[in-house]
Amino acid sequence: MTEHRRDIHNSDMPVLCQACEARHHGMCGSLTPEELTHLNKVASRREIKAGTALVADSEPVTHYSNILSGVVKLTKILADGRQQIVGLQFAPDFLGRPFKTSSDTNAESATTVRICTFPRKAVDRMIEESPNLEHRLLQQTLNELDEARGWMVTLGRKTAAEKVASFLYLIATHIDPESEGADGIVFELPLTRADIADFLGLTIETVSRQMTKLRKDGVIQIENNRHVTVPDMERLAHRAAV
Amino acid sequence: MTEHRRDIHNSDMPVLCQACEARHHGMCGSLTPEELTHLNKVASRREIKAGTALVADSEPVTHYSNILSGVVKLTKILADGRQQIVGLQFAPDFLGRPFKTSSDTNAESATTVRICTFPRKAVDRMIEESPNLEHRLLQQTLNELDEARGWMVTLGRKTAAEKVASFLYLIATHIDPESEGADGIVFELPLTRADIADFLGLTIETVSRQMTKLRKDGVIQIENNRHVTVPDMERLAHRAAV
DNA sequence: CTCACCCTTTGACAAGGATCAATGAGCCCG
DNA sequence: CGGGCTCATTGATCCTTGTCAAAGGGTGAG
Repeated sequence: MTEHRRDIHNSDMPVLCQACEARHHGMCGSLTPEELTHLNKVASRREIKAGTALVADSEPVTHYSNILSGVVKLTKILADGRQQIVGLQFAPDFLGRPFKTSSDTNAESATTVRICTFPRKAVDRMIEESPNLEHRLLQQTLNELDEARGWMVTLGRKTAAEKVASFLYLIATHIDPESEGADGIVFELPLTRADIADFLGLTIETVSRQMTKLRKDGVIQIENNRHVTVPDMERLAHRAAV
Repeated sequence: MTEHRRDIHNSDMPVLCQACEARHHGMCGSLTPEELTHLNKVASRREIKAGTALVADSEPVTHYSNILSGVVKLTKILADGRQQIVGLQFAPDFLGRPFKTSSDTNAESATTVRICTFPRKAVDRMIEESPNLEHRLLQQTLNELDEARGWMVTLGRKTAAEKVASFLYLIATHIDPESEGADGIVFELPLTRADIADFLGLTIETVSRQMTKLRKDGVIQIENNRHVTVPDMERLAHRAAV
């Protein structure tokens, strides 16, 4: 956190932005109070339930969004129906592909998701005028590229057991944990077994078997399919071959 | 190509840049004649033979480069030695990771490579001062992210046969072909079988077998291991499940 | 010319993960 | 309360790909 953010009086900015994560660590942190006010006028906040398409393959992209809470999965699909999740996005990530009106990637809410949406045009114009915003987008894009490349190692070179451990490790380090303490870290899995399989390039049966194995070995505990406890992150990391 | 580039008199710019691909389609196309002249003063052009490390894992990055010709592979390696190629870069791609001094990615020349190298600091300063340059970098980074995500589908969901066909298709569409005509497209493979295996998450034996199969099926012809002819790109694309 | 080395191909076999199939657990709705 | 969902687990078997081993072809050095 060596970054210098303008010191903004709360009174200068829209009320809804004051507590917003996107303003602190996301895209909006690079905006002036004026820009923020302007953007807020055309923004709308929405809550979306799990399994809803946010950006559909090959449809023109009319909006960008900031994720306020929840998890969004980016997927690609082959002609014969094989599917691959190519990225997971968490709050306060920016959702959208600047400079291209169509995308061959789908975006779908994996959990209940709250987003703050803007018309594409308003943001495109703002990008042109604000080098700070473009700088922020470049940084986020570079980080996403790093993550994508890191995941390529998992997909190409890890075993099924390592893949599942890697996935759990990824979630544990990206989601706000329900609780965190000496007895480990607890969180709710944002993805179904089918989603996990599509993220790891496996089948749901293999995912299930590997989860069972991690559970039996005491690396994780699972309740109700989704509720996961990791007593020892180091141990999980080791299983993930990180 | 709807992009508006400044109309530059050749006399205004360094001689060496006049015919350079990076100026036409690469990073340097976003620079003013003054910036180009300035950058040229601190730049040095080099020819590097195949198998040389350009950026070593966890070493501080002191230079950025433009690739003038040849192919560079970006690799990641697990603790036990398993390796994965996470990207291939062709002329006139920009090589380097702005805003981070160290990277856990290696860059190595796959073929003989000619590069134009600049000290990191000079470029970092120029990025700060030139929104055009940053804009260009954002565009390239977004494209690389798209490509990385596209490749994730190949790694996660395609069969060995489809992976090898996908690789050949990728090379055929990214490299300047030796010849191109009614009888197909001819090029030199920039990677060894071991590299191809590391790119596809396979073993060299599997790569070899799948190449043999494509050859026997008449989808490609191979001479001297490296010299490839693709008589019908459509047919190759079909095998790649694109 | 011949040896040594590297890269590649090919074969035989083993194994990791996919496929097919059945069962179980939770949940909504009548 | 029971039936019909969806999602997850578990088992049996199959097959694609990895592993181990041997040999071929090209190239450079002596």
